[in-house]
Amino acid sequence: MHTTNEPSDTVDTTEPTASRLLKVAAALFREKGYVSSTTREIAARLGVQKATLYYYMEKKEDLLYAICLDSLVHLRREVELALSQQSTPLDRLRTLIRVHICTILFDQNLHLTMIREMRELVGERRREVQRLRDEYEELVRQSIAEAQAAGVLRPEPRAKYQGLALLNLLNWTATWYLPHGELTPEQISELFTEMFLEGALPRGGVLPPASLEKE
Amino acid sequence: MHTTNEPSDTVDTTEPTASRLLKVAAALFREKGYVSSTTREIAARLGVQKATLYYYMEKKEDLLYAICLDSLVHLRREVELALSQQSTPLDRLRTLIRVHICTILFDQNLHLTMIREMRELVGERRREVQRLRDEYEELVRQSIAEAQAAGVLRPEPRAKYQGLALLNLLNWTATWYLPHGELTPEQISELFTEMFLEGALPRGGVLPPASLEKE
DNA sequence: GTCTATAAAGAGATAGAC
DNA sequence: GTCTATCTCTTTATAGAC
Repeated sequence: MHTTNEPSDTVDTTEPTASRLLKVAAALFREKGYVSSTTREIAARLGVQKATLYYYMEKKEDLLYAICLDSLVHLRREVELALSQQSTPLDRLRTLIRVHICTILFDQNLHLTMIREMRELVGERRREVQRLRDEYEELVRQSIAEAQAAGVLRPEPRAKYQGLALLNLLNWTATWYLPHGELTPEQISELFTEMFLEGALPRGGVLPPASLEKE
Repeated sequence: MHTTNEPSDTVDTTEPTASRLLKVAAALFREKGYVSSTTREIAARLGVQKATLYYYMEKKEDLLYAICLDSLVHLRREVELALSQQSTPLDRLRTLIRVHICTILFDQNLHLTMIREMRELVGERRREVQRLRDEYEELVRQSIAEAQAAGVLRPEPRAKYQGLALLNLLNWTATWYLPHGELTPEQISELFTEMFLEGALPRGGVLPPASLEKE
């Protein structure tokens, strides 16, 4: 599922400037936000002078645009590849949740920056990134709709609305995940798959007598 | 549940500057982000000169701080008041979801600004706002834990982890809700209550024959 | 309470040498 | 590819009159 790249929180300082630039920018944008991150600080982390950046980009916004594209293209590619290897609608949905979570958490700086900062893009770039995101969300809704059509998910709420719930579950995770916290991305995937599919009520749906409830 | 204030997307221009300031700031911060919003533009929307703002505040960050406090204090007050009027753990959990969603969507500018921009606060203010948020999230986990203890929610995943799922569901909603869209806050509450409690699998948990699945 | 005017700092971006 | 030096613009915030 992943390439051989190292995790997103480390940067090999022997790499050439070009290939380090986006990772350094994504890390900084994630820490301080796009607008508060200065070209001075990006240059400092790269160990070059400010002016050197402009050999690799025309303007600061180029970095954000490249990060957003990278994030969405990569996410879509990973998920579609994984889905193509699953045959049943329910396995496809489980796979979508797992690969989505693992992908955004593996490259957390990239995906969190895309989600939080894409609105700082202007004009056509903003629209293009928004369209890529809309298309990905449509893929999520389709996966739900297929499972409903196969009868393995409840027909109500409709796919569009179950999709809202699932996307809430998936998107917010990037904001609180800590790489060395108590849950691994795999465990978070299992947690959300279980909660999304089965809900929080006891299995069987039969409630115990009210007298057992706390006062 | 709500005060008699008007919805968050309108501002009465006959109100005095002091009481309009936070609403105008929250609306602008929500549209453009805190850092990209200038004191010039806040002043312009209020119909005063830039320097006049400094009669009401010491610095721009005061506005963000006040917005974050307002958001979290108000949310907690609304939810705790509503919870105190419910007697069973399951009703309390349903009420928490409904009142949380309706409160953050009624004052969407305030709550979305808090969620997105609180990290721009520095030092003690940042820590205080983070603490208020942590305390509120603890209230959510406690509500889940009580329902588990009463046997009306599954004991696994533990309250802490079911809480992650529920908070994901609740928090992300403020980022996509449109005041005049196809779902009202009440309908969104019902949707998420149903999805959180019952999940997406068919009721009864019996899957149909695999032959019915789409090819 | 609100204004005009301005200070002081920091931002993104460019010119041109090496 | 990277540097030094600088330009130009915008920002937050303040001084002091009315």
